[in-house]
Amino acid sequence: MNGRISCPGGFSLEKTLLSGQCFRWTLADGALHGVARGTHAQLRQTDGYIEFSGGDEALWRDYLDLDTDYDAIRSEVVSLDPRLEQSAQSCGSVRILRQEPFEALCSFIISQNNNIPRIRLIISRLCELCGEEGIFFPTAQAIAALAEEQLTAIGCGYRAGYLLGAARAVLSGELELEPLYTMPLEQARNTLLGIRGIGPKVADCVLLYGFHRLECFPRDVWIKRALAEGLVSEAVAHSRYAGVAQQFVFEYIRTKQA
DNA sequence: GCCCAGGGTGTTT
DNA sequence: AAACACCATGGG
Repeated sequence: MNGRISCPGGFSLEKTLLSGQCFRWTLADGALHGVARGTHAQLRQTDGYIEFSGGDEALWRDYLDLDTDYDAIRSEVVSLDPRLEQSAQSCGSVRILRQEPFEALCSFIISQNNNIPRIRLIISRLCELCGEEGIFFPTAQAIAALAEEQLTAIGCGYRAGYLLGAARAVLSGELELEPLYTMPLEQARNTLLGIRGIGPKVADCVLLYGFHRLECFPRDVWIKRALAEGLVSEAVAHSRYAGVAQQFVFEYIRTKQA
C-alpha cells in the first residue's frame, strides 16, 4: 500500500532510522528501505510529508512515534539541562521508535562491545538464517531452535550463547515481555538483568527502544564520553524524558566532526 | 598489526 | 566497590 502522512516539523526520518536504535534500514536514492514489524517498505520524507510504499498510515504513525509532541519534550529537557542546547539544536529531530520488544531484546544483546555496521550485518544474517525471506524478525521459537554454532557462524561471537539463552527464556515463559511495558521501572530493569548477557546498558536500551520507556538513559561509551565532555549533565539522566535526551546526544557526538 | 565498538561476566584487589 | 582480564569479530 502506498500513501503519505503529514508529519510534524522538526522531524528527520533519516536521522531517526539511522541513529543506531534500529538496525534494519538503509538509505538508497534518498529513501529509507527497510522492515518493521514484518512489513517491508520504502519511506521518503518530502516537505512536510512521509511517503510510504508498504504498510499503512497507522503502522508508520505508530512506529515513528509521530503522535508524540517532541517540541514539548525538547523544551523540557533543554530547560532541565542547558548543556543539551547543542545536541538538541542539531539532532533534536530524532525520535524514539516503537520497535517490537523481542527484536529490540535480540538486537541489543548482539550490540554489546560491537559496532553499528557489524550489528546490522549480524542481524541481517540472522533474519535470513531464520527464513521468511528475511522479512520477519525471527520469533523466539525460531532462534531457540538454532544451534549455537549457527549463531557463531553468522558473526555473533561469544554473544551466541546469550542470544540463544534469551530466546529460550522467552519461549519457555521464564521471561515475559508484555509486562515490561507497564511494570515499575526498577522491577523491569531487574527482570532483564536476570538474563545472562544483559547488563545495565543493554537493559536500558531494550526498555527504551523496545518498550518506549522514555525515562531510561542507556550509557554506552559515547554517552560516557559526552558526559565527560560536558555535552550533557546528570541532571537530565534521571528525568522522565532522559532517553530522548540521550538519543539527541548520542547522535550528536557520534556524527559531529571533531 | 593496532585500537575500537550502543558491554557483560567472573576474578582479584 | 573498584580494577582487571577475558570474551569474538571485523571496520577503520
